[in-house]
Amino acid sequence: MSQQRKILVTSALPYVNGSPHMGHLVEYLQTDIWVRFQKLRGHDCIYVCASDAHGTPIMLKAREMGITPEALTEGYSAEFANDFRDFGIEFDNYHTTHSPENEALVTEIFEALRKKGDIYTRTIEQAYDEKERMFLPDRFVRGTCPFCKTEDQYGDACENCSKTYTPADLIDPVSVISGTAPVMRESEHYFFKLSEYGDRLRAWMTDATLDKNVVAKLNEWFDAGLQDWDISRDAPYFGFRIPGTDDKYFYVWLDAPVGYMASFMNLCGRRKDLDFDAYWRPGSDVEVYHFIGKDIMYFHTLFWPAVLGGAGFRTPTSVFAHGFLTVNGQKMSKSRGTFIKARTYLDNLDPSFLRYYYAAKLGPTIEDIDLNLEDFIARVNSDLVGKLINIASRCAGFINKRFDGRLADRLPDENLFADFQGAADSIALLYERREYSKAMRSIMALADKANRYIDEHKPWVMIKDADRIADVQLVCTQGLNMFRSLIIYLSPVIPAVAASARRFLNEERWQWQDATSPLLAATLPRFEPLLTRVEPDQVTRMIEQSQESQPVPDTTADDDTISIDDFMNVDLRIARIEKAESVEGADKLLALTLDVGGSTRQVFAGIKAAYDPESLPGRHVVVVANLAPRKMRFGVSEGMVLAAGPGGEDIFLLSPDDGARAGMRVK
RNA sequence: GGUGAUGUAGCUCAGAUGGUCAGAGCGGCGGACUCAUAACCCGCAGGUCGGUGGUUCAAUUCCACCCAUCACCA
Repeated sequence: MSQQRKILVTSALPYVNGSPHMGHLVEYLQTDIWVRFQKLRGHDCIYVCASDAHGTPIMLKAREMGITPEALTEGYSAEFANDFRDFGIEFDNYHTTHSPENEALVTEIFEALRKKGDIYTRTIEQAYDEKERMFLPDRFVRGTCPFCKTEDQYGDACENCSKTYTPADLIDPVSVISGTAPVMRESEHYFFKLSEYGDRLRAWMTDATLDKNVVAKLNEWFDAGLQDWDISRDAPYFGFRIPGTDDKYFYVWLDAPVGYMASFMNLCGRRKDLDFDAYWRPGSDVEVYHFIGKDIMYFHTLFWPAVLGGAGFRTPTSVFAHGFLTVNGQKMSKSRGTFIKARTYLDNLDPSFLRYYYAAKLGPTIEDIDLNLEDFIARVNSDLVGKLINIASRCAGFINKRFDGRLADRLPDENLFADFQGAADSIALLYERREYSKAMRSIMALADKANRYIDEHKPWVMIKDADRIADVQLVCTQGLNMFRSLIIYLSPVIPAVAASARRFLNEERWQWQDATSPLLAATLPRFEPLLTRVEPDQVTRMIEQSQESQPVPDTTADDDTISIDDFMNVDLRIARIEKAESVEGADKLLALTLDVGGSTRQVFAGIKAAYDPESLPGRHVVVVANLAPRKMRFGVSEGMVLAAGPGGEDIFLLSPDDGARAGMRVK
């Protein structure tokens, strides 16, 4: 192997205003596989990431929920960290952009750019919400498209005719926050002189050996001409305040990529062998790679290298962009149940399956990949269990039972094993180039070869012939060694399965090159199944649990108990009844208007026979807050009020003790 | 609207500077086997390579236009 490389790898920072889902995982699994591969090859590879915690959407969501942005982002960050861990994504550090390291670095970069003359201010006009007293990003203004007249479109582009414009062009614009009409107001913004970085960016683009699609996109932007970049936002904003101002903040996209550096700096605080400057200053001998989605290429291939270079830092070695995830050929959809959260997957399926499936479909390009659930079941069962694990399973029995777990001291077919050894370099090259789908294909072709070998030598026939019993040990030793090489090649993709296999083979640790030298004369423990097949039911259940418009299916049929997680899926809240009125035409229903802490919603409850509407306002009840809204003849019911009793006049609403307030979670 | 990418057997995907380039895996069908997590092995697939024109002796592979899907437009 060539000499040891020093590599720093990042995945894009997840924006923590929601839970991680299957789409997120494409990127983190792609990156994790690459990092694990580099480590297996003996390289010094560090993988850092962080939560992207700033910006308007997070600020507003926190406000809506009545909590601080810090609390909001910490909650989601914990979810991301847990889900990443459970999918076997192994960061060397996971940090946040809302950190002292990041603030220090952003400030340093800003000051360096300003000193250099790359920062200036200019007054711009922007939509302003007078009621909320804040400037509105384009996405927070909606109105009628000035071109095709479609109503309720975003302030930057029309979803119907896909023309672009500014919020000022909209007919009857409305702030999505207050519902009032925004006005145009002037504000002073800070700009970064990106326009002066064209030559340096073109040079960087050549050095970085980017994917041809990325280059095409970059050229498109160069041809259009680089515009200076607006890097400030006005208060109120959740982010870092610009030094020397009272009400100006750094735009989230300025501080987000700096979060890569901040996370690494934070790691340096724990790992004294790491020197921040050796990684991030010009002349560094470290390779730095950013894995990103194709939607954020702009920020990583233009702004980011320019900002780094301008502020006196090294630029990334390269940027690797991937495509998006579709499920069953379509965009993920909550109503179809294909908007699958990472946690929902984990509740039903083994993460190794998804890791393998994504690897089997991923290449180095920005093409989208499809998670086809039928294909998923067939693929992982056939490849992983039927072909790969099966090799070990069919050989291990003989070795365990007939040879006391003892492998032979030689291979009967060195030539065949040479095929497996010889594949090491080509498979490694495929991993290096992120050609995972091709790597998986060549590994599975070898697995077919191994199964064919066992089929041809028929150990189950030989075992009945006293003269040929020794040959059975040889054939199975050959088989298990072929399995061993393959599982080493696959270990970046399915590390958990590989670890079990390694324990079965009684070895301490593996490096890539171990795949090329056979394991002989070793004693093995009893073989245990390394992976069990996916049952279609598991996938069905996962979809059902992801389907928002459907009630959660009754799983008590096969199991009387539920897990704490199942229970926590039910969002029970204290609600205060604001209003209760009879529903015309319905003899059992009352229409309740509930305050669930900051927001109100309408719920229909079948309690008319037991309660007088006049007596209800003011009292507190318990409501299922995350029940999918249900359209009824009289309107939409957005939840369910809990009550006990058989019905009719015998219905008893649940009430909390004094002190409970609307919006409190019940658990 | 502009720009880029994608569109190949039921499904997921390979493929070539234009001429054995019409392929693999899965599914399906037939057979064999019984060591193995009903796994594995052998055989069978006739899909106008999104559509329409054009260039050429020859195009799925080049060009133009059109349609569909995805992304970006700071």
